[in-house]
Amino acid sequence: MEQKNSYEKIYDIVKQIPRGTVATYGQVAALAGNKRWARVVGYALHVNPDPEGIPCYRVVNREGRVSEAFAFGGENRQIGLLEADGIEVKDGCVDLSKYQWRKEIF
DNA sequence: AACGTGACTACGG
DNA sequence: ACCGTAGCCACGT
Repeated sequence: MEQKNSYEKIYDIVKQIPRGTVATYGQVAALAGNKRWARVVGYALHVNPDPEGIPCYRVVNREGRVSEAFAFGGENRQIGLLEADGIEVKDGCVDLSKYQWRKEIF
C-alpha cells in the first residue's frame, strides 16, 4: 500500500528539478496537478521524508525567496546548496527570471 | 466531525 | 506600489 499519489507526485516533481535550476511552489503544484496545492506542496516538503533525494532547497516561493523555517540544516544550508548548484543567491533571494525551471511552459 | 494552522498565491483597496 | 483579506488543500488536535 502506497501513501498516496498526491505527495508522491509532488516529490517526483521536485526530484526532477535539474541542477542549477529552481522551481516555485505554485509551479510544482501546477505540475503535480493543481495550482491550489501550493500550500500542500509546502507541507509535503515540510514532512520531507527523503531530504537527500528531494532537494527541497530548489523549491522557493513566488518571490524566489527561500523558506525561513527551513528544516534540514537551516536556511544558510539551503543557500549553500543553491550556490553549489551554480545558482546565485542574494540575501536568500534567487533570480527567478534566470533560474526558474521551465518557466516557459507556465 | 469541526476548528485552527501552515515551507502559498492572487486579488482588492 | 504596499498592505490586508480571501481562497484552496491537507494534517493535527
